[in-house]
Amino acid sequence: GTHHALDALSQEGLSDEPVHHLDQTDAAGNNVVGRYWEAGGQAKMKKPQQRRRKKQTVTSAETDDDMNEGEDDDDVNGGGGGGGVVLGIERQREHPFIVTEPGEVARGKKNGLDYLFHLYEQCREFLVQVQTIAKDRGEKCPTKVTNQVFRYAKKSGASYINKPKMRHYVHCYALHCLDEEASNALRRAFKERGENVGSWRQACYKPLVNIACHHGWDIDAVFNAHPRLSIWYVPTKLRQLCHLERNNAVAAASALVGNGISCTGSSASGHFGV
Amino acid sequence: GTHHALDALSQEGLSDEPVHHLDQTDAAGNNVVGRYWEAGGQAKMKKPQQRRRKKQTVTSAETDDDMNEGEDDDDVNGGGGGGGVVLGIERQREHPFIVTEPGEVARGKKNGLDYLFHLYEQCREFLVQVQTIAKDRGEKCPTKVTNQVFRYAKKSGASYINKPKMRHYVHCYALHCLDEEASNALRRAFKERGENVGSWRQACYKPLVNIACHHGWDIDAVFNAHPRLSIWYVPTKLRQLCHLERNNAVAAASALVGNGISCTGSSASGHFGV
DNA sequence: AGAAGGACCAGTGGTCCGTA
DNA sequence: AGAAGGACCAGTGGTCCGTA
Repeated sequence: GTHHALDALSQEGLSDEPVHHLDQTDAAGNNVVGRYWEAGGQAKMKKPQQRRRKKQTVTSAETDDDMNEGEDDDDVNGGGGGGGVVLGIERQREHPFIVTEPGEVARGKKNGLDYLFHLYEQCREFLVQVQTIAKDRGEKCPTKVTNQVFRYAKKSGASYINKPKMRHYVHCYALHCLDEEASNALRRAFKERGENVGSWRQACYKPLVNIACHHGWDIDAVFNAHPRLSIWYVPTKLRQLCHLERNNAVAAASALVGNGISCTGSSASGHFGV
Repeated sequence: GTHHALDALSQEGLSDEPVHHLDQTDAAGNNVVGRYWEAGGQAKMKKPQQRRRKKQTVTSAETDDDMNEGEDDDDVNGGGGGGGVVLGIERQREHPFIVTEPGEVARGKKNGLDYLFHLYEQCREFLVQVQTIAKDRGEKCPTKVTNQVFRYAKKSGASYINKPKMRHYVHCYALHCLDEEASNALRRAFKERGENVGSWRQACYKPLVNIACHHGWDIDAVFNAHPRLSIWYVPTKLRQLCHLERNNAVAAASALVGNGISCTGSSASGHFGV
């Protein structure tokens, strides 16, 4: 059987065929060939992180269709029953994100925000593949990035994609899609101030609430109107913030009869613990 | 507290305010006022079926908002601790459906197909109510008849609506929506032949597969294009049948190069055990 | 036998919290 | 401390099968 792609380096990226290609692995399953995240088009050898794994996912009798078969992931490498190099070693976590400007490459053991947004594009490509397969088989066709898509991404070797991470930053990606200028400005401002990723992430909510205000507070409609964003579930907290702000706007409008509603979004942004 | 509507008679129907009104109940919780299913506009007193219940759902402290509170259904009638009339009696099942012509009232302990289709309209109204509440609260808004909608229907007193039943006949309702003439003709033919509901139900698949053929075999698109049908999930078996027929059509087309594909739907309708 | 529906089950959306 | 993600959980879609 052919060797299955275990996963791809987190630095892999913008080059041609950005997803679903199989990386070459050595006998121990280590990723020895990778495409590195590059901002300006020049490949730099950066952090080919030693990856440790709990389990080997190299299996025999691998089919070219990995949507419906059972779990092979518990198989141990057929070659060596208990090699210390293979067993008992965990897969390393992805490097944490840092706030980077558009086009900026993260230095050290970090990942930048262009890379974060690229993960969303990769998920979209995995969804398209799942949709193609589903249509071909006459099965239910997902319209969103579902558990099935995350599972497919993992089986395709993109082990660096996972649901909690993608859900965590959806609204940041939403701002990037809906108002790239505003998103870029926010990134530059927060980088300049030396803010961490968490506070940048929090700051992404407010401009989105303003956008929702300009669309009658219908954040679902805002998401659905954008082709790359419509495949993502609206995050609960963003939905709640829009609802709170709408209520504030309604209250303000009824207190000040005849006043236009402004969409300036200055009132209750901090009430919800964003 | 006000008494909660326990459920409505299955014969209740086409009159004004067809759903979500509270029926009056006597001390034992029996439905004593009902609206009866009427075909021609004249109310006939028909089968005010004695209903037996396992549990009383009459509760005190009932709110006017029954979407998120806990289950009150296990409460026993506060009045009498163990009245034999109330305890230990099951709710009677709905009368089975029989094949009726359009406009025909079912006789005896039976329900007709107009009534069946009316249940789908009621579900749509319950969905609309759930959507209104969700939007008002800024929560996720269902686009389909989900478990939440069935739960809401039950809490609103429509205990005769349940998921297995509605899912079972969805494709029959689909034919009624998409080609009422064909649906009516099928009903008349199967009634004339004295067929039971099960065989009528089976026969509803084929004309739907033909409709899908005329729309590029995209049964999801067919459902979604119809406003009353789009809120229902495409049944698995209908989806599978369309897929099989499409494959047959493709095979026939490649065997007979240059031949137009006909959508006559005569080939494999019996292969799948419909 | 034909049919209604309670109740179960595998896989979902959502995110917490033990981990590094 | 800030952050990544395995793993859990309540409620879902789907329908079987014990019931009448």
